[in-house]
Amino acid sequence: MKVSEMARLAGVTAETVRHYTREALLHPERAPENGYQLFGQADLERLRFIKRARTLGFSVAEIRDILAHADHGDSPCPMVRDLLASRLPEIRTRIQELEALATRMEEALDAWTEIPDGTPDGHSLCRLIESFPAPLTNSRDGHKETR
Amino acid sequence: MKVSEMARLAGVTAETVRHYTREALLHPERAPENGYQLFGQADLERLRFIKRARTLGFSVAEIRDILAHADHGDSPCPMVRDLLASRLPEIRTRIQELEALATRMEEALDAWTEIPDGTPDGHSLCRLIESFPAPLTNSRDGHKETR
DNA sequence: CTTGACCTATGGGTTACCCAAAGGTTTTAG
DNA sequence: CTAAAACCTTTGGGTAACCCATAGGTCAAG
Repeated sequence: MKVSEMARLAGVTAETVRHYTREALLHPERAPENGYQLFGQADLERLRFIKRARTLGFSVAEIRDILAHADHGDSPCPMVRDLLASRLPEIRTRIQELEALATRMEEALDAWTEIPDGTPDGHSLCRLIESFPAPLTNSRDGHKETR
Repeated sequence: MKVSEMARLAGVTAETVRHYTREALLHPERAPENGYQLFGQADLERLRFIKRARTLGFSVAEIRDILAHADHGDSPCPMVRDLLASRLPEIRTRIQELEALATRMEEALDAWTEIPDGTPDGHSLCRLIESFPAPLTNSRDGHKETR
């Protein structure tokens, strides 16, 4: 099958399939005639695996490593477990941050009824943002969240 | 004050201050002698405002618009309220997704005790990922989440 | 045989910064 | 006073995971 069919069957875009191929997660054959990428059933399952792994929070680079191990005959399971275990607290932290964010936003919207709209006192930009506590320490995290 | 002092007082990096200046969120004076950027107290408050707004989930572009309105004498409050109201459900959705993700990861780690580690049956890449339900529909969102 | 639907590769855009390099300035210590 | 440390400048490239536009080749159908 060709790129678009792969994409359709796995529920991703054709561009994503090409992207994964460029990133060496997929290794399609090439039709010698026209240079088209040709995928088999195994590739489709591989793509579905990739999609599940992405949903689980793995980066493309990590999945490439996992697949490389598996292709090499090694069990990637210990690696996967370690990655899972190290990601989990980060995700929990991220959830906490987002919940705090949502709460702050809701408080802001609720408080709006008490503050009239057209109160541009020239210097005060927007009370509703200004009244939020400034985060005193800036939590730099040195790690990127996916998606 | 110069860049580094601004950054220190607001709790961001000097690079971030330069970034905001490049993005026209800050408009420092220039010392004609050496070309250094000079910020005043108002700039510091502006930077703190930016930081709070970022924490609230606004993008740099949005904050630029908000500040432009305010600089123009308009009240940015209605704009801020609308942005807040439209972001909120997205954030709630994102929280749901992350919680589902965390739950799946915990299930995976729990289930591990029942699946022996070294079971590379050649074709099955990693049971723990493969056994996860494939997301049937791919929810393309057309909107980027910050951070 | 000409659409229209598909394929290819290349290169640029997105977001919010971070980092390195090369070179000028200012402060500080000896 | 001077040399080194510490800061400043701009430029340009990198990050993650794609998306999109362009230009041009290919293929199935009417």
